Amino acid sequence: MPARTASRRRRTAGEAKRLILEAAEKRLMEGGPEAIRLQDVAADVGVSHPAILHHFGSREGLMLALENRALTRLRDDLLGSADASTQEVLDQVYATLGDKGYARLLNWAVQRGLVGPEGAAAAADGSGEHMIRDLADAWHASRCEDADATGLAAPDREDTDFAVRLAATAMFGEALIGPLLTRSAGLGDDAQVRRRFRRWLGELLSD
Amino acid sequence: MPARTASRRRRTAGEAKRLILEAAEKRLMEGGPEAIRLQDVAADVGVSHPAILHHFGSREGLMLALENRALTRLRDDLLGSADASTQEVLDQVYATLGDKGYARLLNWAVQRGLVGPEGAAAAADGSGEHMIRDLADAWHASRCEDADATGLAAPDREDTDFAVRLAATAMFGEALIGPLLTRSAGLGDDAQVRRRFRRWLGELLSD
DNA sequence: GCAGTTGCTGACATTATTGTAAGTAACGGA
DNA sequence: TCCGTTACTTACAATAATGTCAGCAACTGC
Repeated sequence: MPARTASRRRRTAGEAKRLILEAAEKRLMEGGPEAIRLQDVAADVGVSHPAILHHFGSREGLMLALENRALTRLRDDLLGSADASTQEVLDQVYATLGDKGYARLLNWAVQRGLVGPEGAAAAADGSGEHMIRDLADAWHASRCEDADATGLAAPDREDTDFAVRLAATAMFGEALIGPLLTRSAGLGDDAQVRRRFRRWLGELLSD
Repeated sequence: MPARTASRRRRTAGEAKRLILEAAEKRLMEGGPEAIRLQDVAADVGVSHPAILHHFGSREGLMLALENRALTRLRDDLLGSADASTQEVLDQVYATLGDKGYARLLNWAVQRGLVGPEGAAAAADGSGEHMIRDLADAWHASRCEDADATGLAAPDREDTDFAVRLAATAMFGEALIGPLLTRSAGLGDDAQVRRRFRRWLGELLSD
């Protein structure tokens, strides 16, 4: 029996979903999947927990929507810097993966299996399926141009593929265990070490 | 009232703990922390779930013991190959992190915060605290020798540090999102791509 | 103003999971 | 062979999480 006659907020379905997903994403990035409890997420948004079930059907439905959203945003963030210099791309990828916490999100999605070898199409719309290839294509073209202009031999395609792969794995690893490595190497933590490392890697990748 | 007069197995405390930790570790590597449920782990071992509480006090106690064990074993595995060639070290690190599933374990431990910037000493006995530095020391010495023998200039210390860091992050990233990258790059999955990549990285790191 | 749609709530049902208590049986030492 | 210790069990308590249901209220079109 609700004595509550006070005003009751009503959002559009889309708006409500967005708010819920944002709150859930924040919790996921900070505390892992275990931190996504319907009660808590609902409290963050300021609704009751059945409201989430109303919009997403079940907790698993929320997780799926979350995964879609995360992968879509990750793709958009990464492809937004496709035509920059090597160094800029590294910094951008690192910023996206590290600072924004997407590395954890990506890792979570991968381990859930939906982005793995078989289930890639299950999440998002599949348009990001060959994201890495697109990146490699763009970069390879740029490298070939550079080589042409300076009269050097054109780089091997596999070399570019592997360079992209190295950048991706390294920035991903940096985001997840960077601080641990700095500490374990006995260096003064700081973002400085990591920035110098990115510079160093950028030069290395530019051969 | 137990009608069960059948034989009742009794292990030593150490043996029981070991079995429980092994089962929990397996679950952790395959399904993440959520997959560690006392009932399930107990069933794997063939005991009742209060037996786990008897040995570890609480679920959190089990998690802590698990973390200690994982970090200790990881350290032992990695340091076992400290004096091999660059290529061998890469393969070994990759095998440990990837095939044995320690990347997930390490990532889990890091995200729990006990291995992070502040709490490193909380897990294990701290003897692995400067593991990366030890590795870098050994490798730097080896590089200096090589340079000496071939008459080249001695490599910069920071260069070695960063090379170690690159190997660590890259192999860690490979273990976690390697299959995704292969697929997203449009390459035929297989361990072959990854092995060639490791070869390529090995040569790159040997300058 | 009226009615239908639907975002949303409160109370409840269900179930899963950790933790407790008391007792049993296996082993080791005397 | 008895005795103490302790690994381990069954039964139960307590809590916390997801999910269900009936109804309310905010907006829409008429």
